[in-house]
Amino acid sequence: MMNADAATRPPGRPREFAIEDALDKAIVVFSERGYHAASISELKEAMGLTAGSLYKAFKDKKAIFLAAFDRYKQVRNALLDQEIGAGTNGRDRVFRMLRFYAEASHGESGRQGCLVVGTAIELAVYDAEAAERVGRSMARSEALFNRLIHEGQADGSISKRIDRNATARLLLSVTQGLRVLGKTGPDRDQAFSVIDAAMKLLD
Amino acid sequence: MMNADAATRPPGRPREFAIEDALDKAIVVFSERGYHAASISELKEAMGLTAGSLYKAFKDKKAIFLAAFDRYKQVRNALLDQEIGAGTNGRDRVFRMLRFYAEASHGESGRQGCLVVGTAIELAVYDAEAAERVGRSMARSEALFNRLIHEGQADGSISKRIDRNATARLLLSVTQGLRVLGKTGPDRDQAFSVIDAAMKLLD
DNA sequence: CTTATTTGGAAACGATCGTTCTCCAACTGT
DNA sequence: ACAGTTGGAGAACGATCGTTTCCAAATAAG
Repeated sequence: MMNADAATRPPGRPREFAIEDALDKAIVVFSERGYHAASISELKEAMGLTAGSLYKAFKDKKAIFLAAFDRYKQVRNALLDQEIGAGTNGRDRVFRMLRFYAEASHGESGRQGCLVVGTAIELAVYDAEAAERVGRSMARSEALFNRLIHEGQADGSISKRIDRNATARLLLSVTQGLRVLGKTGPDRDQAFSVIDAAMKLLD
Repeated sequence: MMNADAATRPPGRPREFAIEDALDKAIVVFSERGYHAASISELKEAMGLTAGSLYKAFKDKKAIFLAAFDRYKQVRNALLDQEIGAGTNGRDRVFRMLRFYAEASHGESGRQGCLVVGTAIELAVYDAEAAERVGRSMARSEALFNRLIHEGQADGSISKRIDRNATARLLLSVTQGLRVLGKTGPDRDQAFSVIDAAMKLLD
């Protein structure tokens, strides 16, 4: 007889760990160490898995990395969208997006680093799949800035005279640059003074 | 009798290659591939040396990297200082500095990448010597922006109302961010539209 | 029950890593 | 000419890399 559960369990021994929990640990290792310096041994230990289990869940090291990247993007995008959703107008939403990056770029999370930036630097030039993911991530962020500026210009909170496309790209540069600086150390106040100054671009 | 040359040659067989030429090749490999992905085999081939010669000139792989980093900084700093020196006032010198980074961040040199950014992302968190070099490089650039803004405020080309410290850090973020974006591809026009928009920060 | 299928765990694989060693050639000062 | 010193070339080193294999355990289906 068929399994009555809503989701029928597949045959064979069930997996003893949640893939997403394991990927969350992998994200930390890949972010801090980078792709090449993160060895399978480190990943095994951080994810609490043995080599056998790892290679049954993922084809190879790159597959682990890409899955971690995709989960990172999914989680971060959800948090960012939620933060932006609380904004009251276009200018406020731009500020919240900048603040979101400034928050991530200092202290512990700043030192841990951004998987997108790390992938762009370390992998994108030689790996097409990585490059495509980085490109899509950057394009999404730029388009988001662009849309928020547009909304601000419509609701009167952002000057209609500014070049929307150039400013969106500029704000994207600022956020990616903050992620680089965050690796070696500006403190919270410095990161926030940067985005305060950047808000001038909307006048 | 003593050697009559101005610079007395040291004893032993003379080196058949110029260290600086070899480092220039190493810079390309380390910039494109990153520290960990750049193998000694690749470095050997690019630098035109055998393992023996490499390890007689440098203590280990990290020493090669740090020497390449130092030469990279020396060359880039000289070019940047020359470019800035041609500026007519503070605002023009800031623009030239931004243009210098925009120029490096697109096309072939953009794909090759910046050794400072790469080192910040890949090495700085775990290696104190690398972190110190990155920190000093960032501090120099920030101080330079700061000084140029100050000069502009003195000669009337930059508004006295702007926050010099915050704006200098912001411009530094923009340049480092451009280097990240340059890995995956904005073209020349896009890179320059970013710095044109950034000049608004000086009004 | 048996059979098929999948996972967990650990040992083991070949390949490549960074590094060292060895031998000889090229140069110095005496 | 000779001893001393360093560089060039390439073989070889142990360590670690990413990956595979093997076997016991766990589950579904017949």
